[in-house]
Amino acid sequence: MARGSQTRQRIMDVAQEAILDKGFDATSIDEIVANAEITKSGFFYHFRDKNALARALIERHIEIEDALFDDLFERARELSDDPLQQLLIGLKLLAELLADIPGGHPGCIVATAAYQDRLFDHEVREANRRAVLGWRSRFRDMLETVQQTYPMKENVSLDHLADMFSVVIEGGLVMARAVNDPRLTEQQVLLLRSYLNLLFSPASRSV
Amino acid sequence: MARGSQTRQRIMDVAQEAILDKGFDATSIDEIVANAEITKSGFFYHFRDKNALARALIERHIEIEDALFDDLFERARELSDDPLQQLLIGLKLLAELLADIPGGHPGCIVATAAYQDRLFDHEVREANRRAVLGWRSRFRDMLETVQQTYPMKENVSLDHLADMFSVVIEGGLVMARAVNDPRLTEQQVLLLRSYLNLLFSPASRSV
DNA sequence: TTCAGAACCGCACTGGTGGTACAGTACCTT
DNA sequence: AAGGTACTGTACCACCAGTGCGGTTCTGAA
Repeated sequence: MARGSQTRQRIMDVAQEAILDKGFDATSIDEIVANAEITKSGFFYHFRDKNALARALIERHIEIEDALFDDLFERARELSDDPLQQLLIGLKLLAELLADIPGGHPGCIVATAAYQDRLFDHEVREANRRAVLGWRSRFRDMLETVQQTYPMKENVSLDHLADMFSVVIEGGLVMARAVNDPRLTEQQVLLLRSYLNLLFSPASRSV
Repeated sequence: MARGSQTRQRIMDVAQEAILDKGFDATSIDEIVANAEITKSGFFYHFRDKNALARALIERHIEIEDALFDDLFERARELSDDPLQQLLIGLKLLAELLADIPGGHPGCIVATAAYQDRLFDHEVREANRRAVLGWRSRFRDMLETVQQTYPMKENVSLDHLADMFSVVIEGGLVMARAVNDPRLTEQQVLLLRSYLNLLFSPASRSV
C-alpha cells in the first residue's frame, strides 16, 4: 500500500509545483506524467480525471494550511496569555512566515480554483468553499475571545472581520503576482494587524 | 471604420461575458465567434491570437474602471471638502456600487489574468501591472492629502495602505466567488473604510 | 463610376490536449 | 498458487487554438 500512495503523492507534488507556477490549465497531464516518471495510464489509475487531481490538491492544501495555522497560533499562545496579543503575535508570525518563503509565496490553490471555478466540478468548488468557511470560523472564534476582554471601538461584524483574514491573504497573493512583488502579501497582513490593534487595543499607543 | 470597430467591440463584449462567467481557458474561440455572429476567420482578422483578445479586454477594463473611480471620488468631492471625509464617502459609494450590481460583481479580469499569468504573454502581464500600479498611485495621492490634515495613529506605509484598496477589492472578489456570497466584497470595502477611519480620524467616535 | 483596401467568409488542415478502452505485466500479500 | 494492486503500452476519439489562402462584400476616396 505504501507503493501506491507514494506514487500518488509524487504525482501531486509534481502537479502542484507546475500548477502554482503556470496555472491549472497550462499544466498538461502529459507534462505531469513525464515529470512524475509515470505513464498516462498510471495517472488515470490514480485520478479519474483532472478534476480529481485538483480536488485532491485542494484537500491536501487545506490540511497543510490548517496545520500551519494551528502551529502558528499555538506558538502565539505560548508567547502571551492575552487574547489580543495572541492574535497580534500570530499575525506577526504569519507575516514573517510569508516573508521567509524564498522567492515569495507560491500562491494559493484555493484562489486559483476560485478564479477558474467553472473549470472544476461541484465537488471541487465544495471543497474550496469548506476551506474558506473553516478559516472564517477559526478566526471568528479568536475574535470573539478577544472581544470579550476588549470592546471594539467600531461596531463591525465579527464574521466579516474573520473573512478579512482570508481576503487580505488571498488578495495579497493576487496583487503580489500582478506587480511581481513577493513582499506585498506580508505587508498587507501587517496592515490587517494594524487594523485589529486600532480596533481592539484600549490605549492608543503605537505598536 | 465604424463597421470594423463595431464588430471588434461585439467580439470583446461576448468574450468578456463568457470569460467572467467561466474563465479564460474555458471560453473557446468557437464559442465566441458563434455568439458574436462572426466566423473564425473574422475573429483572427481582428485579434492575432487569444492573447491579443485578453490584452484588449484588460486595457478596456482598466479604462472603464479608472473612469468609474474618477466619477466615484468626484462625487465624493462634491459632497465634502474634507479630504478624510471624501475618502470615507468614496469608499461608501464604492461599497454601494458593488452591492447594486445585480447577481453580484462579475469579477475582475485583472485578477483572472494574475492567476493565470503564465498563460498570457509579456504584454498582457505588463498591462496588468500598469493597471495595478495606477491604482496604487491614485489612492496614494488621496491618502497623502488626508495625512496632511490628519496624522496617522499608527505609522504605516502610505504605499502599502494604497495597495490595500486593491487587495481588499480583489481579495473580496475571490472570496465572494469561493463562498458564493456576492455581498462579501462590499462588506470588506466597508471594513477597509473602518480601518481608515480609525487610522486617521482624530475623535474616536463610531461612524 | 471605378477601384483599392478594409472587413470579412469558407474550408481544409495541423498539432496539442483531455480522456477512453483494453490487453498485458510486474509485484506483493495471503 | 491465487488474486488483487499498481501499473505499462498502444491505439484511438473529440475538441480546441491557430494557419493558410482563395474568394467575397462593403465602403469611402479619386
